[in-house]
Amino acid sequence: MKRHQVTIIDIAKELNLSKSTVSRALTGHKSVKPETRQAVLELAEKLDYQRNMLAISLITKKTNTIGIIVPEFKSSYFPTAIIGAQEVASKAGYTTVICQSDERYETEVANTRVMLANQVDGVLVSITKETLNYDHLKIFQRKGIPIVFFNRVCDEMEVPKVIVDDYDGAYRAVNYLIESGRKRIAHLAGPFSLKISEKRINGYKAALRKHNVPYDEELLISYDLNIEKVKIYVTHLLNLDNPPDAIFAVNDPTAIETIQVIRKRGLRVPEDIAVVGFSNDFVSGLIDPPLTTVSQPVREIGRTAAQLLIDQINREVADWKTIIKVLKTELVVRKSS
Amino acid sequence: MKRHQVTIIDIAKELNLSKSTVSRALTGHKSVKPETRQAVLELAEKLDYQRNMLAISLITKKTNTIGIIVPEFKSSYFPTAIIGAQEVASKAGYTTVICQSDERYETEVANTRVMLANQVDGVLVSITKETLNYDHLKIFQRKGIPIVFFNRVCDEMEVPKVIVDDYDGAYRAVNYLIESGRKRIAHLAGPFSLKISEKRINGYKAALRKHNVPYDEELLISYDLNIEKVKIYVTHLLNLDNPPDAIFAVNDPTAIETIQVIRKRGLRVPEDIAVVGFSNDFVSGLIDPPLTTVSQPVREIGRTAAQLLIDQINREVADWKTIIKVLKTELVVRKSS
DNA sequence: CCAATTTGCGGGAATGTTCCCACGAATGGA
DNA sequence: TCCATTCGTGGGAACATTCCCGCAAATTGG
Repeated sequence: MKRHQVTIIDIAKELNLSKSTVSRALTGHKSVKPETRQAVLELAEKLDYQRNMLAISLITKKTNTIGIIVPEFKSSYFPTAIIGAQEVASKAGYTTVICQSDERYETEVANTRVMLANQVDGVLVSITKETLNYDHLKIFQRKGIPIVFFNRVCDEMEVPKVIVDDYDGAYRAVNYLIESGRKRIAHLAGPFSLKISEKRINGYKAALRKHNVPYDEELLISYDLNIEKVKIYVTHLLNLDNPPDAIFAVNDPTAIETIQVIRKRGLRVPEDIAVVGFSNDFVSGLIDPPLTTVSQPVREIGRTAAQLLIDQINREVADWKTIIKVLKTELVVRKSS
Repeated sequence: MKRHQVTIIDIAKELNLSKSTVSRALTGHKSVKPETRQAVLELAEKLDYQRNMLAISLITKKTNTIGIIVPEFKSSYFPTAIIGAQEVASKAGYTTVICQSDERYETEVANTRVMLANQVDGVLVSITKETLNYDHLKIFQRKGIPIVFFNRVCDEMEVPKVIVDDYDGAYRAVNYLIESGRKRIAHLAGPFSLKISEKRINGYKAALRKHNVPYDEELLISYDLNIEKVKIYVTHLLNLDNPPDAIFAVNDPTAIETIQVIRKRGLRVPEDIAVVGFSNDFVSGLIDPPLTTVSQPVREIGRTAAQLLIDQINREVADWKTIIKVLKTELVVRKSS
């Protein structure tokens, strides 16, 4: 048991220098004689010196840490986005503190407190489906801590956002279904509280309009993303007098569950009913039948959001308030349609 | 723009007290008059005072942060384990710093440096499939930073470990296959570098032995978990003169991919070939056919590991060196067998 | 050769908190 | 009434580092 972290003072004493000089040598300041710097560097290496970030952060008021708050870890979506974000963050010298809110507002509020306690230099946020009040997030703004939303954004805050073109993705999916001969297309949508649900619904409606397919509100169901409920809604759709011949689901897990329900009813996918998802989760290509879905550049979303955040931290962007990055989606046609 | 974090000195001045007293009042020390404490607490609340953890950590040499290093985020396994770990960590007042090493040794080494720079109080580690040298992890031991392994453990380090009974899980899976009439059971195993592969292989062999089924080394294939290669190996198995009638896969993604390959060959699962996986990933019940698999208490693994780590940090365990928690698995029989 | 600039380094304050020591007042027992 | 204890508080060091200021020596220019 030794436990005396070696400090710059230890190095200074050993070399008969002052801590100031050692500090300068280590941080690469110019005004220090090359030989001196060399000696310091060598001794630091030899003593296995580790700079104490706590002390540095205390002075500089920068922790080189960014926080990431995501609603869940169940699908591969957020883990993938996080990988992307970490990629650019670590390249820029930042570590990440990750919190998941379990789709609960209360947990999200608690998570913001964790971020404040950790004095993060900025936060990446994707809100829960429950979040309707944004006071806890506005605290960051008040404290001057940069914030960037991705995927699940908050429209009433003027901060950068990274999203995909949900409208366009939905439009193209539905358009494709119509062009491949489907006549009655249902949409199992997400909750209205989420902007992405709304946009996908609008894309769905627009595609119908384009082809003069009348919009039947019986075929639009908005639900709370609780996967267990899919069974109820799909069963309901199948029991309609005039049931759909295609279902466009708000995300892949919903689509996968939809397929199961359809099959349990003895119907075939895609022969009787086509199913299309959204997001292209890791597993969507592996299931049977492989799922037709709208693919998002998830990792890229994480990367973009992190880059935006770091630029903001470094004050490299002028009018960041208005920045909204909209990434492109891509329709991946597989066997389920 | 104000940017002067309110400190205990601000509170002290306002109330004509010394910072010492304010500090005592806030930390709940007994020797401070109730009225004084009350006044401090109220003003702190009013000024939205936030204690500066950096300064505290600098003195106490505790950051109340634990690090988690996992090899990947692709399957639902590690995200789930992390949720479990965070659960108990946050309850104990710890925040978590998460790193994923992308199954690469180099990244894992870099991640350990991140942990050291962050002065974590302890680390939870699951190694990559490439990791053969453990020097970077032994640094933690040398510095007196507690470490707990889970899932992918390092046998040559004497630290607590949390694993499932891989041997038993594999044994029961194969035993079940034999008892349901399968005669030639192949095992698509993980790399020998991972202890879990070895144990599952041993369980596989033991089950064969018990039923006097001769072990045919043609039917045991160890691969590097690169999912693209599954196709090669399964095709190879199917092309054997005496092909298997069941395949026990080292994990669920492998099993799922195996099913796809079998079907592309025009064979049926489970009629022609049964397939069993390991881990019971989130999607395994959703695919077609639903996968028979050995389920692990993943979240519980995370919880247990975190608890073990925190106990160790708090010196609440005496002989932690020898602690190895072995959690039980459970065979989940579905339609793929 | 002297003044002016540059070079290299040391001293000390500052960052926000905890913790030890001490000090005065109040309270207690004898 | 006097000494001893307790109570509530203040002062200051410590934690590891940065950064500003200043100072001496060395170098430069005329």
